[in-house]
Amino acid sequence: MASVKQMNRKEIDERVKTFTDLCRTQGLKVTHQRLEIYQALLETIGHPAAEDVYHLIRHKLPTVSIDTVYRTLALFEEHGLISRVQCLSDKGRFDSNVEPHHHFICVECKAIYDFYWPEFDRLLPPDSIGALGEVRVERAELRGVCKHCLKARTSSVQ
Amino acid sequence: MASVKQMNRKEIDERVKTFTDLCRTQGLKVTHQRLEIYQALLETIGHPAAEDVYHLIRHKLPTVSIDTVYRTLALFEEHGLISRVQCLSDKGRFDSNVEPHHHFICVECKAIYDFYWPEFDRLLPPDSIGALGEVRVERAELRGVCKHCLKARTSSVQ
DNA sequence: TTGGTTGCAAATATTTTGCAACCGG
DNA sequence: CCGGTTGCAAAATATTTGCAACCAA
Repeated sequence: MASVKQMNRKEIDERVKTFTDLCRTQGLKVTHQRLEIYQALLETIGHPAAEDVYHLIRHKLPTVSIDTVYRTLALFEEHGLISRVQCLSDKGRFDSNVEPHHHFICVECKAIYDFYWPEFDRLLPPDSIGALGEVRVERAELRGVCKHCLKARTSSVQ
Repeated sequence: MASVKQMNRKEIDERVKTFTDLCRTQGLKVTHQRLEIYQALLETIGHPAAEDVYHLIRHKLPTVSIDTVYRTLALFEEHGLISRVQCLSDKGRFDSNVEPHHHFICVECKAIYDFYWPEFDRLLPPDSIGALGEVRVERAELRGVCKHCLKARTSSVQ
């Protein structure tokens, strides 16, 4: 995975400062490990996996452990300091529908519903994509709460 | 995860027949396990995980093993008989960008690039979504080959 | 018959957790 | 000092693989 710088030193220092302030505000201790992990994310495009971050910071923190990286990334995400890309939970999910379609994902029960969206299909990718690469597949992913879970909600506590 | 029927018996039988023919055409043996696994996918909306399929078919095939389910689903996918939803590989991936944005994913190096797409953001979900649930987040996911990998290609074999 | 397929068990990969030592505020 | 944080090791979860027995064609 590409590991190119996405911002200059000044911008990075600025965001690290903001990050430090946010940690203090939220009662999170600002440790060496956390600073390095956050900086590794700032300095890398391509969305590194936990393992990637682990290797990136071992230059500066040779004794850091992989579970600290996992715990720290999860903590940052809970506090809205970073974002995580992951379909759902962790498992692969399968579908008998092999036609092009889009997905509506229920954030509560994790069900994935197929739907069609001709207006989206007619849309052209933005010009900015040209700088990134060649597009082959375009898909929309909507997230929300499915009918089933909405009903379960009103019929219980409220 | 919801496990509601998505088509009637007649439609299912029809698709199982097509599936059987496709298997024969492609030199795949039509075993009980494969038929049950395929039918389980047809009969379930919400995109079941391998484990879900395993439990669904154990009623009819009590001795089936989970690794057969994994192997069979992978085989079906390779042959274009079903589709798999999975971000990439398997790992969680992280990003310091917490603003709303979209993703361009390189199918070769698996890098995820952020981009912005105001035209998409202005689009309203299709009416058909109303029958599924309430939408909270809308995201586009484009897949293709990134500049870096395109360059690597031309500079090697060709 | 026979090569593709299955079931079992063990291995791998990813992520999580219990716990004592540690250190930031 | 003290409670949140870390590192270690072991556990938990998801998925893959080697291999002998099996069965669809």
